[in-house]
Amino acid sequence: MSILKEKEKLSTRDKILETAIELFANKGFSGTTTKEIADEASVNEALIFRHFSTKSDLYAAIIEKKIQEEPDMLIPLKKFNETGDDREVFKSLAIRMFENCGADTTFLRLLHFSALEGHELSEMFFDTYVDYVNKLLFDYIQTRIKDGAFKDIDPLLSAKAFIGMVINFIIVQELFGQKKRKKANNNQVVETFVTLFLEGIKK
Amino acid sequence: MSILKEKEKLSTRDKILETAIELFANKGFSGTTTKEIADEASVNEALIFRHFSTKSDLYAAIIEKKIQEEPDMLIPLKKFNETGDDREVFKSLAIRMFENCGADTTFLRLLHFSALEGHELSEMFFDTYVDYVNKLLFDYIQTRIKDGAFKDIDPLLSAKAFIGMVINFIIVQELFGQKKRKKANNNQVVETFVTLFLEGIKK
DNA sequence: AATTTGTAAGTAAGTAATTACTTAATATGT
DNA sequence: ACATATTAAGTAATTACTTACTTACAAATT
Repeated sequence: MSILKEKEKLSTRDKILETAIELFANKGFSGTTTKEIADEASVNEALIFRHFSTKSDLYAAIIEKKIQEEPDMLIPLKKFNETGDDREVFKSLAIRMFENCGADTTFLRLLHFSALEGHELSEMFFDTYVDYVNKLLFDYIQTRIKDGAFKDIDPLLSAKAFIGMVINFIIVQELFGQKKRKKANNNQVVETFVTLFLEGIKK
Repeated sequence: MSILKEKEKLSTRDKILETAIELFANKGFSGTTTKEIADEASVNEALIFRHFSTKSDLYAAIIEKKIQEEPDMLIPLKKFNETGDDREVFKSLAIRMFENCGADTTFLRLLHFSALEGHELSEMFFDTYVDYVNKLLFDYIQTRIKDGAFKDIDPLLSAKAFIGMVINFIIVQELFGQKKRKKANNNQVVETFVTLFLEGIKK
């Protein structure tokens, strides 16, 4: 039942943080109580308030942690400008999205809760991450248009179109996904989406 | 400040329902208190429990109401099988999605909260609505493949690809959308998405 | 070496406010 | 006169957060 197997090795502060991340991701900010966090982390409730002066402060610390963790998701994307194989570029982007969001729903749920509950995680995520990926794809598409390889289409909108069809598939599967529904073969999904998109944008 | 201008004309039960919909959509189930609903609806809190025996029952009533309201979105889609103009079919579908989700975020927020908080609205919505739209598009695409007009591509995946790029655009704009961000010209978005998709799927 | 001091970790028991929900009495309309 | 609508005032449980106290352990002072 315990969320964290290695909990004993962590500092009290980290035990609280890790447990709070799980609980906030599962039940949202107002759906999670500090007593719940304390019990699940096997820590006295008062210790939460020794480390984080309010429940909101704890949430803010989580946001900071998550925002700092995410940028390394970006590093592998930088090879965009190096390779010339369009199919490989879009495939690797889609696969990475499946790997990062599909493997662990925690961040996806945290992000959606924060958007709905009006915390700042989603805003910061869009500012530091989504915009950056959009820009990367935008630049790539724009370059390929100038190369004469792609049609003269709006580069930002087409970037959003590709990301949208992949991300929405993942969200439906992971966030709204009923267990009953048969899970699709992700490789085939990626192949189909990339083919569809490239056939649409290539000259 | 009052959410409902015509509140006075409604029955007590409807006042409670309408106000609860707004509040649950804005703050989620556990983020909304029954006292808050009562105050906002200008109704004594005890009346909530005369009409709905628990807070969860009130939520269930909302779900039922919302599920019953939505299907009229589907009617205009039925002309799918009648028209032969591919561009018009996908354009009208996209425009309808923009109109229904973009105009009023309430349902979109309610749906996302229900998915995250584990209520049954999102499940019912997928069962009665999303699956149906998917099926409609699936049938249309399959027919057009048999016509020899579309490539021999997975009809369900391509249906989800089109819906995904439109829906994700709307969700980013409406749910995660910061006010600061410039709102796109929806007509141009639809045109670009439809062109991209059709160029990709047409033989 | 022995003792004091300082600091962080930990806890049990509490706080006032708020929660979903109830009760019992009163007002209202037919 | 009778049922229904509405209310004020409650309930016990839970909420985020505090208080006052104890333990642990290492550095500083004697």
